Amino acid sequence: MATRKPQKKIAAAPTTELWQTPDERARDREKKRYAVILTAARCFRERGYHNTSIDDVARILNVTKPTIYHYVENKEQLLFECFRTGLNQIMEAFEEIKGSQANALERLTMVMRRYAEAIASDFGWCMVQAENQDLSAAMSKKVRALKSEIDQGIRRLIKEGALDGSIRKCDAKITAFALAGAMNWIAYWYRPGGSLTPSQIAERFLELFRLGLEQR
Amino acid sequence: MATRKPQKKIAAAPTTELWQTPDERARDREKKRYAVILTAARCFRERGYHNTSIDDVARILNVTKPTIYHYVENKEQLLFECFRTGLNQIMEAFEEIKGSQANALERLTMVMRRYAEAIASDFGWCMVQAENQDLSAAMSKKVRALKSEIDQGIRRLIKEGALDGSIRKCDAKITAFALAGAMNWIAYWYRPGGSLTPSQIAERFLELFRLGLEQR
DNA sequence: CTTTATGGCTACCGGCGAGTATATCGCGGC
DNA sequence: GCCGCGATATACTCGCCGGTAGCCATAAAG
Repeated sequence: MATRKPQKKIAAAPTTELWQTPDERARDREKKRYAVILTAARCFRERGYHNTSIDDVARILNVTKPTIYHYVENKEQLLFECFRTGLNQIMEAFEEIKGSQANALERLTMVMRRYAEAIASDFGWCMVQAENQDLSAAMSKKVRALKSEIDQGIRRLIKEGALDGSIRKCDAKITAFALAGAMNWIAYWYRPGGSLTPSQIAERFLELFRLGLEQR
Repeated sequence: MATRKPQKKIAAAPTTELWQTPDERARDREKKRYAVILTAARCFRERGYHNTSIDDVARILNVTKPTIYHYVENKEQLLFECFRTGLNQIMEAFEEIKGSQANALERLTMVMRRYAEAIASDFGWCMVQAENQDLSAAMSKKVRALKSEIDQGIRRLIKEGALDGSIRKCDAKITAFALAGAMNWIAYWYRPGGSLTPSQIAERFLELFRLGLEQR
């Protein structure tokens, strides 16, 4: 069997960007797909789902409608992807605190900070809006399941707080609703460039929830 | 001048319902108009604004599309009326506490109870949803103005609380946002027949806001 | 008895927008 | 050098739905 001479590693010529390896191409596609989703999310947030046509999204990206359909199956899928992208950010927040030694109240605060950032992001509107209408039964079910996971995560933190003594004993369900409501509502009033960053908003909210309104 | 003989009051014959006085007719029209608005509100809440056609609303009322247009100018107007109807309920709550001797925290609680009821009503969805999109610039402006009134009302109560000592000194703006967010979010999860009435939900929320999360 | 107003209907228009059939162009693999 | 495929474009279809024109029935008004 003829063995090939050992070859020296040769530095890539400056033409590298002109030809792409298969996985470069794949990454490229993924980037474009993301651009589609991000652009859609911005449109949805600004004008709403129904007031945004696929043509609108395409125009912003300087392409035409069929190109969009090359990256997503249909409009509903597009909304779902926006939703999922945003939600993942919150999921990650829960991952991050997994190993933390901090008490439950502190961990809740960390999660809420990330939560606020996600809600204030371009995907925030979709996260809050999706499921309610506009989604097929199957999709809606998926979305509800994902949202429920978040909800359960928050409730768990509240219950853990009751155990480790960092949080007053209270109804986890209703408390989680109040907390999530305050947070989700950010999507309706927050605009980038305001006086507070999303993280700061979460900070203030949590301070309020911690200390309560009552004078003492 | 020939004076007519004094006439005995004659009991209305059972045919009374067959002929209507002008103001009976007017009231009738008003009732029908309200039915249109209420039905629309229910549709919007269930399926969303864009997934509800005027034909849908008409069908439920056993009439046809042009009949709907006999009571409202157009679809946008219909959404606006739904919004206004719901909002009025909250406005009334502020009226009610005008003469109250209770301290600010108690007054805030009263308003929030009514607020929760309004949000949980058929009009809740429209109140929360309207303005954001789907409304012309002019309408949107009106809606924003009305919403702002509510917001200012809440902030005022919070500030008054800081003065009369019933509420801890805190940022009225951010506190009002948190409060309104928790409340508005009810529209997304509340369904009639749950274990808590809207008023009870408000009660629990306020308890949470009053006492805070922190163990002490 | 006629007139007019009111409330409703049938039947239509027109536009928008989701989604598609089909062509093109260029690159990478055989 | 040709084939195939990925990416994009042009140019459509088609259904839905907001809104309207115009007719009809009933009943109050004169």
